[in-house]
Amino acid sequence: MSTANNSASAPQHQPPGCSIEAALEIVRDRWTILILRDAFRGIRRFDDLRRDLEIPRAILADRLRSLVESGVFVKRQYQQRPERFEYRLTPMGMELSPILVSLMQWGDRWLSGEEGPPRLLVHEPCATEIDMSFYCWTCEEAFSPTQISSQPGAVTARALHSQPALHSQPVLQEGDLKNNGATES
Amino acid sequence: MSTANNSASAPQHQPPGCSIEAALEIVRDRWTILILRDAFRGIRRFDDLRRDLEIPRAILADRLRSLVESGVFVKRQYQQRPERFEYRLTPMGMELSPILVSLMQWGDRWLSGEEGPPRLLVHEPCATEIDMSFYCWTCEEAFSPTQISSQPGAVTARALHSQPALHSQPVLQEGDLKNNGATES
DNA sequence: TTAGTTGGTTCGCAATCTGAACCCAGCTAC
DNA sequence: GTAGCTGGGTTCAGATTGCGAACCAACTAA
Repeated sequence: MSTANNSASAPQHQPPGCSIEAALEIVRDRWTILILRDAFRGIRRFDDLRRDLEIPRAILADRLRSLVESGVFVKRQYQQRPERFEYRLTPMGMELSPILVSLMQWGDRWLSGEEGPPRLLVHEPCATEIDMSFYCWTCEEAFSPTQISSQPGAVTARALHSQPALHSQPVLQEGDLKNNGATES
Repeated sequence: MSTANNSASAPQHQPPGCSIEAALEIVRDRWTILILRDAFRGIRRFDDLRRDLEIPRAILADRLRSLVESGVFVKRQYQQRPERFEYRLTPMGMELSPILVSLMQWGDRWLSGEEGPPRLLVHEPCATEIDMSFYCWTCEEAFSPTQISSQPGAVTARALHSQPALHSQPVLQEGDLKNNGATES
């Protein structure tokens, strides 16, 4: 505030592109995410998913169909004669793991009881706990979400001057905020 | 694996604890996530959110109420006389950022058109693009989701032997998979 | 022949979402 | 002093979606 615009009421409704919105059209709801979680655990078959999640059959069929359609799963026949299928993560699907991991870690940190997190994720070779904090390969250091800023993106201009915007804002402290709000104009 | 069980149908329905499920009870749906996205962009007021998201008032009121209840937002009066309120992220809420960032990055990578991602997130001090891949502080290297494994967690046992399970599985390659399926028993 | 397995679809009822209308307090302009 | 706006809601009827239970189809095993 203080100065000019920064009205906080963005004029556009980002019609061409908010990647979060785009991703949410595929990662639709709770069930979809739980199906993905199970997929990462190696559960691949309709009935196993149904049993494990206690999900209504119609919903499961629908979600699997739409995940296949969007390229997150491939449906593969694993047996003929009684035709049987399984659903496997594609590379596109595999790369959803940071989303699941960050959900899990947030749940661990803020929602797990006194006994601590139910499960730990570790780097397999060395068994070190996974840390999802942000890491900068230029500065060679980890940093917090308050140090994130956003650039117009798209096409060329990569490592140009960062135009503070969109994300960020150390809302943690009361009134004072770096004010990255002034997005456009 | 290979040997006995590996039934892929987990006996329990993790009643005490899957942190992903726990997190999903708070991060309920698409609208909640979009509200959070806007919060990170600095939009804090009912009407600004409503306008920006074009969200039905009743839904917005409900989601804000539940986010306050769960501790993600605080409701603060920013003006008396006409009493007016705003919703601010708590530290708990701020730490949801990795979830949003990973959604955004996945969307950028897999869903953005030819023109590339609509916006880039950068490390503010140096303007380097953010990389959410996993980093191990012991091995001092980045690693892929296929190298994630999970341990029983809870309480004590930290850096013990990693018991492959839950997460992971290089589903990327066809038939052969390390098969970490055998979770419990 | 009967039962069981796997992967679904169909159906009717319940819960949820949605847009539009309404409410209220306190301005502000006329 | 009243009409109209703003901010932050609530209420309501109708559409959409979720849900459990039942059913189906193709096969196998006893």
